[in-house]
Amino acid sequence: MVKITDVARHAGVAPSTVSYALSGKRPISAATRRRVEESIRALGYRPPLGLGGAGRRGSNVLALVTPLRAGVPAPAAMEYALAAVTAARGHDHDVLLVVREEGEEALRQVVESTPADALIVTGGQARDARAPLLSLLRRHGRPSVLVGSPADPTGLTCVDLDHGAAGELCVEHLVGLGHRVVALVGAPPEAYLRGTGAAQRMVRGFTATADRHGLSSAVRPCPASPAAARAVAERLLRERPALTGVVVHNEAVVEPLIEAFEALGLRVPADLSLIAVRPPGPATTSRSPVTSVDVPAAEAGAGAVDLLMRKLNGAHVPETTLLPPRLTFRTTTGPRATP
Amino acid sequence: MVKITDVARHAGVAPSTVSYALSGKRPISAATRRRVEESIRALGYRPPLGLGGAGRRGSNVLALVTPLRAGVPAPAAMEYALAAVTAARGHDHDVLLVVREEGEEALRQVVESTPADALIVTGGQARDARAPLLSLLRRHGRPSVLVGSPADPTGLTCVDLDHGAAGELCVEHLVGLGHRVVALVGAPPEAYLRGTGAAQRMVRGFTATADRHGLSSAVRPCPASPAAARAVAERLLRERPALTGVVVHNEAVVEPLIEAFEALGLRVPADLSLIAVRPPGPATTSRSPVTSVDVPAAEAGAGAVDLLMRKLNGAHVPETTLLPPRLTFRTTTGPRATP
DNA sequence: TTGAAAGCGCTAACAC
DNA sequence: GTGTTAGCGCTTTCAA
Repeated sequence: MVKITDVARHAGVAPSTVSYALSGKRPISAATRRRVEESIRALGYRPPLGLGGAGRRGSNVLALVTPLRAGVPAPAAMEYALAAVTAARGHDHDVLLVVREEGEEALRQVVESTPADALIVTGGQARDARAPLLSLLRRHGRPSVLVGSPADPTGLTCVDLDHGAAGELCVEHLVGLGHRVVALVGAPPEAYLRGTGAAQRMVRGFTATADRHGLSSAVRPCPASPAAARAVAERLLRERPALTGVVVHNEAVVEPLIEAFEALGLRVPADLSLIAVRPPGPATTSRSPVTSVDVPAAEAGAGAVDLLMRKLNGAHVPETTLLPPRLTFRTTTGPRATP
Repeated sequence: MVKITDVARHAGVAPSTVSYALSGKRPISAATRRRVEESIRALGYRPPLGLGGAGRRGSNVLALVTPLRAGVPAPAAMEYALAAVTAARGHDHDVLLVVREEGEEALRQVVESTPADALIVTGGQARDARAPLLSLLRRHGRPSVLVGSPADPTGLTCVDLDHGAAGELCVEHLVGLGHRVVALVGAPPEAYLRGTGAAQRMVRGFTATADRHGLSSAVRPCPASPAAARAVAERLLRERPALTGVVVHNEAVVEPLIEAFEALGLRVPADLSLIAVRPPGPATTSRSPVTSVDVPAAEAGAGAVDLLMRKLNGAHVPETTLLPPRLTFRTTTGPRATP
């Protein structure tokens, strides 16, 4: 394996000069730089990929950290990874997939000792488990980007779907189809206890747009279980018999909710239109073709890498980057049946 | 950041002792081990994740190397990655996604300088570009596993779908549906010029099984273009007007072939049954529900990691591991129409 | 603008 | 079974 000293000898300069030529951490005369570059090419030297090593250095590796619940990596994480890898390639970086159980200790280790230049952290589902990680990221020196919307983004850099705009988009879609009575089945109640965040922005976008169009609207938090979905569906229909449009902002209950409504005698989309807002993943392309606004994995992954690169270059980046929603019209929404 | 010398001091032992306690590369007395472990806990020392570093050490990182054509990571690679990450987690390893353009130089660098403990190499599509890489792997010290079937697996460790069994399975499926005249539309002609390999094994399995059942069978290589697909379809029908069962062993022409047959007036599956044998990926779960035998990504990824771990532990592993095929019955096969 | 030399944190020979 | 010590390849002082 050809090393930096080989290059130095070949170019007739000191090893440190090669090092600096490589890192750009101090000015090098054009002539020397050229000679060094030539030797590098001649010998085929390649800066050791992804090491941490002795003299802490750029490793050209981005860590994609995914906390997870059960031990099984979420497909959504892979969508981000795909996008991140593609984007990272363009900046001559590789991606280290770091998958860890949720919980402070395991993640602390990663954040502190990974050799990566920078970190992308995708959303841990359990909000409580995520809090310590966030404070870690805030404190820590290494550039990082969070995919998702924490309750308090201060001091962090975040990329996420613009949930407010998503709420608006969903309502506009329903309005366009003639619906006049709509409901939002939202995140579990806990999500609303915190400050700002995806859940709240969604509610605001949804409600404001419904009001603007003079719709009758309702918002119902919903725990992530089929039983809860059934309960919500029943109550909703009892209280709003004229309901024909539903937005589901809770990945776990999309299917259960559809089943619940159908069990209650409504056909989807003939009697009831339904839109899901959810993370990317195979579900997105799966058999059940639900009209949906998906968190745009490609944009999120690419955006995260982009922000990271800018941070690595010392640039200032916005605290929160919101990605515009896109609605994919599939088979669960349709025009309101004329009574 | 707390380092190994801190632990050593705190435990009252030499740094090397801590190192050895960590790596298990030499016996440590129970007492010392306990003290070291206590100090580690007390100080919160964490072995630097995934470094390559000075004194070449276990990095707890597996590199998943994916050569690619266009610069866009193949979804199939992500399927492998998902499986590999899951499996690697079980062995306390992370996965470094290394995506490079095909071609000797770029890959050589990776193989030689990546800090990973071991390598998983997924199939480069261009067989010519892959050859130099293979010889590199053979020579190189680091344990590696190739996902796919090279022409000559000598000296390598490979995991792949058992294409012979897949051919057999496809024919059995068609026979079960009553088909008597079948064809295999195979890989591009170049693939057959080499020695053994996926293409050949498929042909053998297909032909042998067809013969055993007394079917009329034909094998047609097919370049990877829609035009070629149309040409093959036409010729096939001209030469075998009674053809009702087709196995496609060429990812690129599955859809074109279906279209070609339909353009020739055959309905799928009413008049013609078609099975695809292909790599995993979104295509697998996509809108077009083609009956297929897919390379099992999960098994391949997990199997590769498993083999790697055994190699890392000094165990001897078989040169080639063939994964049993599984056929997913979807909408492109059906019973032969009774004339 | 560059070299020489002193580490970086860790591992692996080599002692005892 | 353990401590000593010499590196590993690279970065970063410090001097020039």
